[in-house]
Amino acid sequence: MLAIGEFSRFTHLSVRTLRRYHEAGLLVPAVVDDTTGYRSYDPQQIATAQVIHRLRELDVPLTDVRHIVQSGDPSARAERIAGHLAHLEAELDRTRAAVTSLRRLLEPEPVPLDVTMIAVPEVTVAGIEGDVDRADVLGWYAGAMAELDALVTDAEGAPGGLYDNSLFEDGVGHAVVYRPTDDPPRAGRVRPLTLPAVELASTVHAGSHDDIDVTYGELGSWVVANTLAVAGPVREIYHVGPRDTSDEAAWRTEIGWPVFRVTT
Amino acid sequence: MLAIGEFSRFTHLSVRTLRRYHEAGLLVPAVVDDTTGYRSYDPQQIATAQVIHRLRELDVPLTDVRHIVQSGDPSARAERIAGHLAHLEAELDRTRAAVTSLRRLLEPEPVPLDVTMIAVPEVTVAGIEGDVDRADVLGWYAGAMAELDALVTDAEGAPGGLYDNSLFEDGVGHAVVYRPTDDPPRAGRVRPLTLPAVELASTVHAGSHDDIDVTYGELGSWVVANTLAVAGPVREIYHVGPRDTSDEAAWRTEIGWPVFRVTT
DNA sequence: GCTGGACCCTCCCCCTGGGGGAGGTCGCAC
DNA sequence: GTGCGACCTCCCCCAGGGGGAGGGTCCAGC
Repeated sequence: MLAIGEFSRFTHLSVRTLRRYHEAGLLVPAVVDDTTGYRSYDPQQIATAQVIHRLRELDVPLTDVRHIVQSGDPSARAERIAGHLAHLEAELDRTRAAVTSLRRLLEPEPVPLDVTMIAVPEVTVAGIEGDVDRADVLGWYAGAMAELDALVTDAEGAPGGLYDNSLFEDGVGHAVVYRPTDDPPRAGRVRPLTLPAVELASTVHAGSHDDIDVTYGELGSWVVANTLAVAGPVREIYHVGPRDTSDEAAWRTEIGWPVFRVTT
Repeated sequence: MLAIGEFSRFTHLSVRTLRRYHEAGLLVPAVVDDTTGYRSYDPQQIATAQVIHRLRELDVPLTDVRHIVQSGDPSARAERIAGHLAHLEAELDRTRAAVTSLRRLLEPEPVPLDVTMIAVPEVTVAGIEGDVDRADVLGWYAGAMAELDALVTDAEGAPGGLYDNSLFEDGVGHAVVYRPTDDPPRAGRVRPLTLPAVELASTVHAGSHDDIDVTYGELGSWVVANTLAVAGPVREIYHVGPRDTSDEAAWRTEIGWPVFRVTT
């Protein structure tokens, strides 16, 4: 049996942290003295403590760590861990995107934005809609687009998407992904959808989506500078995307923000 | 001028967060109405807000973000950002190490540890000592070893280090790096040091240091299982290390924990 | 003019995963 | 017995937000 201090030495976890893990039910000492409250650990628990330490270094939340170390079944445990590693992978992508984006933001000579106003008529398309979380939007988009591609064989023109503003503000909101077609099917999640006529402030973002937020910001500046205001979900049209080429530099994404003139 | 809600739409920062950034002096609205307290933002501030957003995605602390966006000099700003990118790089290394280590911890059949007891006599060496932070220990080690290499030309045997237990417990502690030699110089930070005679529980860790903590844990288990207790700073001897080969798999690090028998 | 709803304000408490420190008890060697 | 280190609980602190209460402001429609 090991006192908490010794256990701390072997696991490289601070005494405080060990007490916290006990409290959280994460790593319960083998013996707790009823009268003194002294904690004693079994040397076998060192391995568990180290697993916990590693998972925490990977920023796995304590509750998830508890689930992992308490799941006796090794295969279930492996699955949970794989999930977190996937999450880590996504995090890495985010980091990469942030760096790309930051680099463009700090460019000494920003490329001037080419914005045009387009009046888009009402149109009926084959689409999938749903309420998604900002974190899941990429996965949701991929799944929805795959389903669309399978069911819409006579698509005319590039696919697109509509994203509610609340998706960006609150982190959750309504989203639509669609393909234009004369004869929208009604199968699976796919439905015929009517997109209303709007006036769009439209620009084209070139390259990977890592720094698309920068283009959004510039478009926003343009909209304000031209005494316009935003009125509805933003529209994206994927003229050239991952479905067309893996060369990210060749991607072309049209961003259209529905606007109306303010009379101030 | 934009109300906070509109500004939020363009920057993808929540209204709450914008207010917090105002409070923190990070992103002060262009105009604040005296009577109503309403915040108004200049469209030009969208770019700044986006830089902040990106930096936060890279987990740059708010105070550092403030320094970056407030430093007018672009080169000073670039330097600060470069520092944070280096930090990010280090973070990535930590993540990689944690994954490696986790994989070994979850191996179904752990490799049995080969531990031997060694009585080490007192020895005088050329060493550098200092109090270091756990986060800085790698950098400190590299610098100290470079200085040692420059000043100790007649070293006999592999270099080593001594690390205080408090380094692991409290995150800060005493550390020593040394090279054995008959004639220790006294120059720069290098001093002759006398390492006391100890009884070591010793094992050899093979491969990169990413998962060296696992070996530490196993050694700890062995020590306890053999009714021993730890008495002093741990010793490492770098038989084969980065100075010898860049093939991490070939590295050999001896870990020796000073122990004494407990009579329980 | 008045009213409703959207938008904005401040203030307070909550979360996670820790650290610092006070004040008291336990165990053991001298 | 006395000292000292290790241990205990309890409370406050940090960053960087979110949730929600309670109340003021703006503007369009009637």
